[in-house]
Amino acid sequence: MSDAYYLHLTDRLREQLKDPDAFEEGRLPSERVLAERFDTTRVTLRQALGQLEGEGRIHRSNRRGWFVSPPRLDYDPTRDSGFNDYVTAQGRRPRTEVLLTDVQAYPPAAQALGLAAQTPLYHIRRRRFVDERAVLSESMWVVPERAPGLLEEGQFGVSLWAELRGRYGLTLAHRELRFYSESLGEQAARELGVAMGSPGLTVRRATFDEQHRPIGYDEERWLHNALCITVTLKNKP
Amino acid sequence: MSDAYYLHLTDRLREQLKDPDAFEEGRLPSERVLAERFDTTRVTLRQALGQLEGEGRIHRSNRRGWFVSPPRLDYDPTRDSGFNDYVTAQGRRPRTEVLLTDVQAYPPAAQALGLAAQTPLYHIRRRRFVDERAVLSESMWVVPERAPGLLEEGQFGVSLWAELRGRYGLTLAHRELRFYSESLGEQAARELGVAMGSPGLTVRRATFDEQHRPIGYDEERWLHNALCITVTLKNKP
DNA sequence: CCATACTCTTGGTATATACCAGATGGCGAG
DNA sequence: CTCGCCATCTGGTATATACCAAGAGTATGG
Repeated sequence: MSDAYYLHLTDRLREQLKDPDAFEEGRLPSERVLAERFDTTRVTLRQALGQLEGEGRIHRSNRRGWFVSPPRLDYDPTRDSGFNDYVTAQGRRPRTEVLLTDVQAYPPAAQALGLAAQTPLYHIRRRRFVDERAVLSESMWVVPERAPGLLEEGQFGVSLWAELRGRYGLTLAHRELRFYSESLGEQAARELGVAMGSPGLTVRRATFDEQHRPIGYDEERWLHNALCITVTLKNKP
Repeated sequence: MSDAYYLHLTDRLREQLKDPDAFEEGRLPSERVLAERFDTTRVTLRQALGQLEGEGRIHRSNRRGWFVSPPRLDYDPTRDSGFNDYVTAQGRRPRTEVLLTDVQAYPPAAQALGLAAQTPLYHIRRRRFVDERAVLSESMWVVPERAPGLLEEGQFGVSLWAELRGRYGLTLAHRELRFYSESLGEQAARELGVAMGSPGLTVRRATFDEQHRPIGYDEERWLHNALCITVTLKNKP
């Protein structure tokens, strides 16, 4: 069982990966070079690389090459401290791009919020980076009545939640979170610069105020090995 | 980008998967048969199957074949309702096997609980099934002082948490959860009857009582497409 | 009747090879 | 100097083929 040749390759590569200086700029040699070095085929070598990718040790950027993966980001989706805050707190460098803002109906969001399927919602799509690596593609839908004129401001680089709290005085009292492992679809893969079908992690979150009125809903697609979800709880019966 | 042939295969297979009666007993034809039917190679066909696996639509049982995957199980790791309870509540059939019980030191557990690395702990390893499909392999470590004689009983098929609460009067007041996506290692893969490297989801949980004394720690390895983690929160500042 | 051995089927691993498509960086024209 | 083209890198997709190893069921021997 453990005698497959590609597992020997993963072992040897894993060994090399422990040495932080083994690869310049965290970049692995090309598949062709590695295959020759290990005296095997690209097909087999890719099997080994795929294994290490699954273990979260390396990742690839579409048609650019393989890279050693940095430590996972700790992320607590139950807090609404902004992305920038917790990335910075972990000594990493955050960056956010707004890809799109518009008004649209999105039935899954409406359903999660208990609204009619065709309710128009403010929609903001963003891409987030950690140390200049794109790790997260997210879409957020906000109920217009809760934050009128939200899209006019155009300052979403910082925390949207802070915006909702500060400018609109909203209290994010109630949250429903779901997360599951799913490979990245075409859009998310493109936005994150990875191959379609790469392993991903999806977080969906519906938020309500203290009167249980819906505030917003968002879907996050993460590179699977970029994060570790952390939740700390007290006194939950 | 979307013109790869294997993506056509996934589309056609996805189509067929929507029909619940397309495959007898939820089992797909063999790779060789499918490859011939779609006039392609097993290699390419496997690429398509791998894509659908990543999407959570199908899964494989080691050297037995491919099967269409049932809906994900909803799982709230913040509650300690037993596995049997919530599986049953969702109209599925649970089963649990105890693989091993012993006393051992496990440094990661000790660290998560704030104990010395070599502290001996009660250790219980179990395998859990939903509708006779093995979906979860878990190890649980319990601080002996909290539950003296726990291992002597040997009735772990039901809820271990209920046991801790009922027989030992423990209150599970404080929890630290971490989960992340990671392919299955050799042991978990073997226990779940899947190929090593199959996509998985890991849940780690450390539990404390109301005086913040450590109670136990567990590691769960799930088949990645068997579950959807759900958390509902109120009034978290 | 049961246990064991065998056989057939399944996915798992591997070689060898070819071409495609996006990313990159250098070169040359303006 | 700048812009745009192009050669050359990268991984991504695909064909054809072979053999291995474990699961499952069947035949066979006690």
